[in-house]
Amino acid sequence: MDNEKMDNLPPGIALSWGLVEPPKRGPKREMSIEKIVETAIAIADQEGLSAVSMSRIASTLGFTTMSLYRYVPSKDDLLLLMMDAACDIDIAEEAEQDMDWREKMRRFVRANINVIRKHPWYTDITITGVPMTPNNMEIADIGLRSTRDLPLNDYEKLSIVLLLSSYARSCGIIMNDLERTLKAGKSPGSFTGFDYSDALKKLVTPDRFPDLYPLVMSGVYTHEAEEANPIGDDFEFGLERILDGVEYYLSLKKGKERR
Amino acid sequence: MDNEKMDNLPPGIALSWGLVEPPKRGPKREMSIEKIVETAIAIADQEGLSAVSMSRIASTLGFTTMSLYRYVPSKDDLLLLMMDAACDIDIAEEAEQDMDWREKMRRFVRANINVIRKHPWYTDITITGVPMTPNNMEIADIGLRSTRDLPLNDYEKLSIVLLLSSYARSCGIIMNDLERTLKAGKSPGSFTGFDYSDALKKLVTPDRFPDLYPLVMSGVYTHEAEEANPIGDDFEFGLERILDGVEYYLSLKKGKERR
DNA sequence: TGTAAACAGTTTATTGCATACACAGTATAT
DNA sequence: ATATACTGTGTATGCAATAAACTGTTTACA
Repeated sequence: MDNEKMDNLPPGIALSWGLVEPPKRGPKREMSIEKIVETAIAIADQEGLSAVSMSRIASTLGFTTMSLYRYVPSKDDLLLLMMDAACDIDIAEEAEQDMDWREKMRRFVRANINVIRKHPWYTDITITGVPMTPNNMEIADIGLRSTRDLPLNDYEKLSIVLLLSSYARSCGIIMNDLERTLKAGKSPGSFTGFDYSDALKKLVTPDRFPDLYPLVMSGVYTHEAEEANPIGDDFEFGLERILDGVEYYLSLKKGKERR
Repeated sequence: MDNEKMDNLPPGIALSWGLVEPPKRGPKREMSIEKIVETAIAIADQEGLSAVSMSRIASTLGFTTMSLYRYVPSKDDLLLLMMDAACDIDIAEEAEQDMDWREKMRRFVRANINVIRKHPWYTDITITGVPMTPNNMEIADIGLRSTRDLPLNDYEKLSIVLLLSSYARSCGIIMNDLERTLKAGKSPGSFTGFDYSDALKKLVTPDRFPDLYPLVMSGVYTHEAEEANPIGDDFEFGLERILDGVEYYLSLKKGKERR
């Protein structure tokens, strides 16, 4: 392989592609990057990203903090590896034979949300660039697959995948925030504001908030009516609007072609 | 005012609405919450959220770290106040008289993005619930205003505002990440992946990444062609798709009404 | 007017974090 | 055989949030 081209990859990216060769000399390694990442993910899944510290990972594995730095150059690189490992979804392509593109896109968004929901810490990590780790790029590949048969150019396809990913991310963030609230022993109403709706109804005045006022008063804003699924429905609705938007765009293109 | 209802508001929320009365007895205060928030925002604007520490704020103001805790119960509450202060946009309602709803929504999304771009740290703060601070709710009000004349119920309106806000947030996050990369002295290509496109072209194989492969090879994935505005165009495109989706939904509703 | 309570800002201490660096021991290439 | 490159460890640095005890100040009320 042409190593000159690979060498200037950022350390975390190179690591994620398995391009960093394990040392030949010296004592045998007692740990592995995989185990470290796995442990870090387990901690993050259970106690959140803030519980993931180098010392916590190390002591869980039965080693000292500094030993981890023999495997991973920095904590940021470790976080990148965690993200990539969390992205390891696979959506069987075969099952998509009979699906229309809308259903494929729904599946893609759902899979994205699943990653985020399964690993609530996922969106706590700041993105530092376009996805360049393998599993992350596989997700992009799956997203693009949903546009395969559509009469769109590459820019349009990428934009749509970006749109769907962004949407999934937003959904996931809010869903996780809600779950976090619940896990902290608080009521769902402390998240939706329902618990404070009496106060809000006093604070939100029609003169300052003319358009919000009716929604606060009717309880729609704080989701008073939907105890069971306070936010899920909003997202189904939003996704369908996005898909409608894509459909509309396709129909416009078709119209232009015919002329 | 009915203080019993207000008392159980979370401390940060109560603070943001100005419901926490300044103490009557004791020495006069030398600082103010406003000054503290202002200082924190100034630091965050210039050096990022990670530069904002209680000691940094305090020393900038010429006080000791702990003095801040006389004003703000915790750093988290301070972050909430920072967010709310950053939300202080105002979009003149008068100018909207002749606008169609699409333009109003574009304006709303742009204003949201502006907040995020003006204060890049904004999206680094984890949301812990539905917006309940005054300026934040004013943004919701402005968003809803764009739907005022549309034949939609409250749930639909709220969902659409949520969709637009989510989209703006996603755009803002990516724009900020790019800017952060540039400010760190790195090339735009290190963000878009263009700097590593040679490596990516070796790593992204057509068998593993059938749909992504052509985009990587053509350079669309790493935005090779667009040096000046590598991500802005994607977002204009995505927004128009969302608006198309809303328009499509409105036309469906109209169709149903006529029957 | 005097005094106790409620406050202001400070000092000190605790705990936890990432990570730089020097170390002793170990496997390997030559 | 021996230099080299590595292993995991121990120690130290500097920064973070914030708890607790402190001194001095203002106000409410007797």
